[in-house]
Formats: sequence, C-alpha cells, structure tokens
Amino acid sequence: MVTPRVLSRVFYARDTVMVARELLGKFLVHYLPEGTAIGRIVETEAYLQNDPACHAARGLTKRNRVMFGPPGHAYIYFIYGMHYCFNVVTREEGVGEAVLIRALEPISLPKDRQASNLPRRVGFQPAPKVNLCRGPARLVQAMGITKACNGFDLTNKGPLVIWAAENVPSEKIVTTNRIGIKAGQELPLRFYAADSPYVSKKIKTKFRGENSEVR
DNA sequence: CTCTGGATTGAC
DNA sequence: TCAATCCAGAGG
Repeated sequence: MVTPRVLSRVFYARDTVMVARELLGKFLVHYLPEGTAIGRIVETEAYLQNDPACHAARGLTKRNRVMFGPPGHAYIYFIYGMHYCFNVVTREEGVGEAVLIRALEPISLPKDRQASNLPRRVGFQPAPKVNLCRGPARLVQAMGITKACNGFDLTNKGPLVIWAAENVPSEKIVTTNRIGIKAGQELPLRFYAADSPYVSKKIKTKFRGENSEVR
C-alpha cells in the first residue's frame, strides 16, 4: 500500500470555490487514540468574504479569527447551542474564506456509531452507515472532531489531515444553493458528488446547466 | 448589559 | 413543524 499524500498548503491557498469542488473525493483523516477515523468528502459549501452568510463578512472577530489566518487550517464553530461544524480555511492569510464540510462517506470509524458525548445521543443505537456522516454536525461527531481542533494545521503530520485523491469529475458534481442560511441563499456555492448516497440532502436547484438534480 | 437569531438535528 | 440549548455579535 502506498503512503497517502497529505494535501499541502498550496492546495488551500486558492480560489475558495475551486477548493470546495476539488475537496470532493478527498479523504478527511483523524488519528485518534482508539484508531484512525477516515471519511471521503462528498459534500461541501464555499463561504466567501463578500458573502453575507460568511462569518467573516463583517470583519475579524474572536470567533472567526482562524478564517483570516493561513490556509489549510481547521475552522470549527459552535452553532444552535449544541452542534459544531468543521471548515477548512482557504485563500491567502488576511482573507476570511473557508469551505464547510457537509458530508462524508464513512470509510473507517473506530467508533462505528453516533458519538454519545451529546445528551441527545446518549443511549442511541448505532446509526445506519448512511447516516453516520450525513450532515456537518454529524460528521464532526463521528470523526471525533471537537472544538479543541479549532485552528489545527491540516497540512502537518496530524492528528487531523486531508489525503489527496483523484478529483470528482466536473460532470459528476452537482451545484446547488447552500443549506440552512438566509442571507446569500441565492448563491450557487454548495457542491456534492452526484453518485453519492451519503450526501445530506438532494434538493431542487435553480442552477440549470450545473448538473442540477432533483431529490 | 440585554437581546436576537443561527452554516443543525431529531422528535412529534 | 418545532424544541433543544447557548453563545457570538450587535446595539444601548
């Protein structure tokens, strides 16, 4: 078996939409004490600095400061009083842009179940594989990612890295508007692998000619 | 200091 | 359709 190549800084230091599209098919890897968690990225969203839905749209704050830092770092934020979401920082230092990872195809999860560290998950039976990493907050739990990972360098030796892999070909990428936001809802900044059953939701898109898909 | 709403999820 | 659950950010 060949040693996988970790995506380097130059991969992330580019146009955020391009990074969001090219992250599809790559492998998110987390080295945990109990084993290695691996998931194949199948759904992403781009957040741009001049985009009202972006945390960085109104300038540098304590929460979003890693978005303005060097590319290839993890930006993790707390939302809805109970969930965390995982992003990768893009563009050069000083520009606040990132890609939200919205779904993974589970490849290897040491804890092959939904994490039970949140009250609502306690006592839950193991979830079907298709649901384990379907959704940004679910994948964070299944991969063992926590707020302590905020700011981690993904281009280093770990514990959190992304392995290079072949791009999902352009004709197999569906483009839609982003999920769960209000401002900026009209922008075509969500991307997913058309063939994957592990995508959070397949929605009607307004964006014809972008491999729009229904349901 | 107070207030509002959110890049979600799971239950009803 | 809606509650859970809490903090970031904006405004006074």
